[in-house]
Amino acid sequence: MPRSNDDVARVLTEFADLLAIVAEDPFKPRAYEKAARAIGGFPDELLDLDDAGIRAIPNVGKSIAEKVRSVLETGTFPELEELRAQVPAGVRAMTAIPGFGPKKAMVVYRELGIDGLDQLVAAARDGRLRGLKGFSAKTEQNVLQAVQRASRDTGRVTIDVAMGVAGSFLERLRAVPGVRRADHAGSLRRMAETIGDVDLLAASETPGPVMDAFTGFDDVDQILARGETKSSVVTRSGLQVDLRVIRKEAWGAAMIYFTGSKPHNVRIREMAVRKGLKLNEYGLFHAETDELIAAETERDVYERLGLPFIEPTLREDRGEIEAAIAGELPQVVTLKQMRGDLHTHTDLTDGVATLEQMVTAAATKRYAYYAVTDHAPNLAMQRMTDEKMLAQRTKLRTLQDRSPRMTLLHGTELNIDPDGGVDWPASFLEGFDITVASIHSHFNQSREAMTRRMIRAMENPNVNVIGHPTTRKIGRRDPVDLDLDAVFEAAARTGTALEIDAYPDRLDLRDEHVRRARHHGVRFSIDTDAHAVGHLDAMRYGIGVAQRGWLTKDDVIGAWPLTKLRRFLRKGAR
DNA sequence: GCCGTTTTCGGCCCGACTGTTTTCAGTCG
Repeated sequence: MPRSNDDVARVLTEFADLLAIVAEDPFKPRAYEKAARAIGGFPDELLDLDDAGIRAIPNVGKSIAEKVRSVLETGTFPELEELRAQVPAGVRAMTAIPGFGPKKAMVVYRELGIDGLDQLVAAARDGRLRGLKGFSAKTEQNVLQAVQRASRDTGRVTIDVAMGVAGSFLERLRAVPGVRRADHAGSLRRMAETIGDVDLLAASETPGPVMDAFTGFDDVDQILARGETKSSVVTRSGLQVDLRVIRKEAWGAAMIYFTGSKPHNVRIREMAVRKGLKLNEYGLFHAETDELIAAETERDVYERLGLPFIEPTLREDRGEIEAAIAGELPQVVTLKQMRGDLHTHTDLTDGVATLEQMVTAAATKRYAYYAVTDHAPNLAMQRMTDEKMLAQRTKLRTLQDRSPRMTLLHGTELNIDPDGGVDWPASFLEGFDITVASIHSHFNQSREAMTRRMIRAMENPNVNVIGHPTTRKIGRRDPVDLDLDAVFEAAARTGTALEIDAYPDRLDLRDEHVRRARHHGVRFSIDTDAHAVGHLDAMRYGIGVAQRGWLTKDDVIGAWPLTKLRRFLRKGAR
């Protein structure tokens, strides 16, 4: 269900890539890249904009606006077709190999007629690349290794896996003599939903021994680069880990640099240049005198650039710079502000911990309230019955008497059937404190049927939260086809919260959808969907998604006081 | 190709690492 923005961004990116391959002028492809990113991240649907509206998108000028219009109407534009005829798709595909950029791709194509990965691998194997200018036997070896590595692993991992690897490396790095400080940065710190490589930063006056230790850890399989201040390795599990070592005095500037995102860094460096300053990983300097202005903390650097501190989760160049300048950055919701988890399971259905164990574990989170929401009977394999559900409720009320500090809510996770109906009649549903309704079957309905199904479920006065709204599983199952804007509008209208399922392979809704839904006035429920005690810790990943979607605590029902939450759960009824 | 407190031309983020064309281009983040 891509928006036209995404289609246009993809086409412009392809054009930028092709330009970079044939390019004389390196700035032209960059202009198209920037425009593509601005369009992809633009909140409004392109098809709804007139020509002036398209021109108003940052980095879109007259020429690109005309091409955008052409893409919207025909799917392409003449200049793109010309380049496609000139540069085979396989040549662009070769630039996906690490270390193999547009220039090298063009050389092998022009000199040897190679226009695809398979041919490139064959040529490298036969030793036919080494005669070319800038190519050697070493280059051939790198190509073969890179292609082999790309085929062996899927490339990206879920955030919990990356967080685990980062934690294990950091623990060992902090134990290396001379390391004053070490932490993770990069997309992991920005809480991106999947992670391609783990970026680590360490502060030390003696980088040599730190690099020796890092490249020598026993789970390091391959050393991609080994420098005085920067090294890259691949772990045995196939994940790339980069380490940068800097002096403690430059911690803040280095943290900004290494956290990214790259587009965010480019923007603030441009701001620095306009102020007669220079920003790099060592600090903020006067451009002419090289006098140091700020470096020690991120806050110092941002302040001296005339900006408030910007949360890592917002640093994507999706409007946060403009908002910061205007003093309109959101106070994003934090883990500490969460008062409860509203979607969890026990061993009454498919959880692996008992009701008592889950409640006891939740209490250590210092939540004000906690909902147990086991599966409803229509998910037949869970063998739920009215009697079992009512017995659980009785047991929960007993547990409540023993733990007065945390209010226990009795709920259920309903199944949205193909027509939008749910388990149980209204009379039974009214007995629950909260209900989450989710799609667990019939994933392949048409967009129209799926959208109608979802909206009908939200119009049910006894449905409070839509669980994992798109049902995607990262790397395993695509999202269902929905008219999301229609769903968001209906959620806001009916007073139904949309879930941010914090479980790391779901993260559903995802960040950009959250941000769009917020424009419609939707409320959100950040839940762990925990099926075991340890899963309750996944709340942090849901918070990451919420922050990346620019949510404040007012947007998140689980951050509200209990009385306000209860009012919301009545869905407008008295 | 875009943009403007250097505003219609002349810039465009910045530095580390690799390989190799021993002074720098290509690539990456």
